[in-house]
Amino acid sequence: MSLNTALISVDVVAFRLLKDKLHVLAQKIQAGKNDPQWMLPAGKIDPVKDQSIDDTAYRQIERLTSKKPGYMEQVVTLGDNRRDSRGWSMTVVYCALIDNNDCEQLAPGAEWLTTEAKTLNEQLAYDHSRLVQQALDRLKSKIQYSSLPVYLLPDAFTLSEIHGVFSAVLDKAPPMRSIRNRFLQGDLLIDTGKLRRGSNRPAALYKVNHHSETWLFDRLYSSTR
Amino acid sequence: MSLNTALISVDVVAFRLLKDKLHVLAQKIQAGKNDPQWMLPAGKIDPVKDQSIDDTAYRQIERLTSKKPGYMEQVVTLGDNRRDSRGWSMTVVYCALIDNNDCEQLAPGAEWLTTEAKTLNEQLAYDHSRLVQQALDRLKSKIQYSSLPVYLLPDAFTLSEIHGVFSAVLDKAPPMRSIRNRFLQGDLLIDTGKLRRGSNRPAALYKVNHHSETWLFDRLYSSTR
DNA sequence: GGAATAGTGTCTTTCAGACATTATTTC
DNA sequence: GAAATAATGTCTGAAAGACACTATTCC
Repeated sequence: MSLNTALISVDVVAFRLLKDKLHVLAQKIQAGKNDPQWMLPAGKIDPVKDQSIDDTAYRQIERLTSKKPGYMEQVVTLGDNRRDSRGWSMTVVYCALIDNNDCEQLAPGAEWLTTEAKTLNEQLAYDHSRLVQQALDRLKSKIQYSSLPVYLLPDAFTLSEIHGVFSAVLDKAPPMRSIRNRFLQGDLLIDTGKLRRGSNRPAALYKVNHHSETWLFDRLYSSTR
Repeated sequence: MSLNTALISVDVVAFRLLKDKLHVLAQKIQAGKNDPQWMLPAGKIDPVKDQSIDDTAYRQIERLTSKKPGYMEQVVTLGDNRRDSRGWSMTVVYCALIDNNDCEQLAPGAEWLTTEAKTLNEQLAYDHSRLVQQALDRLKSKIQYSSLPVYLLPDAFTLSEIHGVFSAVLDKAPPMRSIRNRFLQGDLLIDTGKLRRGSNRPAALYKVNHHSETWLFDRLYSSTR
């Protein structure tokens, strides 16, 4: 068997917050069974449509949702002769973050699965729960020294919502004092001047300064380890 | 054209220190020309020999040198329809670090090229100088918050030699005080009790505590940015 | 006023960095 | 003793974290 017959796919782990919980985009696999099985958005490179592997990844997301990821990065490329019974196979795994505005159109069969359910393992086919784990590990790590949290929030958000992202992803969060100091430094955020009102003191609404790219800080939070 | 005809290779950027300068492992391309051309250790996955892509990468290094990398990680997977005139092609790029003990047997045609030469661009064929740049970017970044420097040193080394690794890789280095404090904390290093002598006060020789895995610190050096 | 959440003040801790000082070797 | 490099002492600064305190809204 030569390498050219290898099966190469691009698999995307797209994260989104729904009801303060982290979810993953998945697609129902048609089957006659009762328990539905799910798979990540995945597919092959289309040499005609895709100029690069990133294009392939974007295309997989587009197939399932009208939303575009505000952030996407390659996590790893896996390849071995065990993942697929037909022989050697390869997967380029991406991690994508999708903002939390409303206005989403899901394709038929597409759904956001909560990452919290212990059943996620059984819900996902192939080795896809392992891919989710790897993307999640990356997210958990990178969230601690970058501006990634903002990509999971709506266009305008409060500092408390950043705190909420940490809670959803890590199950714990740094103190608000530290989040404030970090995210209000530099040109990272812009104060919209608007307020979010509730039955309490209103919170300032910020938006991302798209002038400045994904921000990398030079320290980790240590309270979240 | 279908994806199965894509050309997939595994390319390794292996770094090593020689005479206090950073070098990259390369292989001479046979050609009738005068100026020799070089390429990175690269090759295709062998479905029989390789259980995983990592195996393929290790095999490329073994072809050129008797030394095994003390550290290796995937950098990125590149794929597009521009790199190779024959159409879509894909490369999984690895970064490897090789210790600085002596005892090396190089295969015929293999050589360590200095990364400092401005001619490296012209010496390397295909898009390999771009791959070196990406691996080097990763190394420059990760060196600042991890124990990676020790993988470029011999089995026993002094703290000054760690300083030297920073100079070789970044062209600048954090103060010795900071290096000492960082690398002598925890179980990272073991004092061998031996000394390196010169025409001055001898320096303590340390070795890596292989009990502890690659160490990740929670701060960057900022003097080196 | 009370409940609730937003936001500030300030002190402590940790670690990088600056820089002076001391230590140990060879010559 | 001089030169050279190794190692320590100690102070400063930046940012995280703890925690008390104040602010602003709705009811």
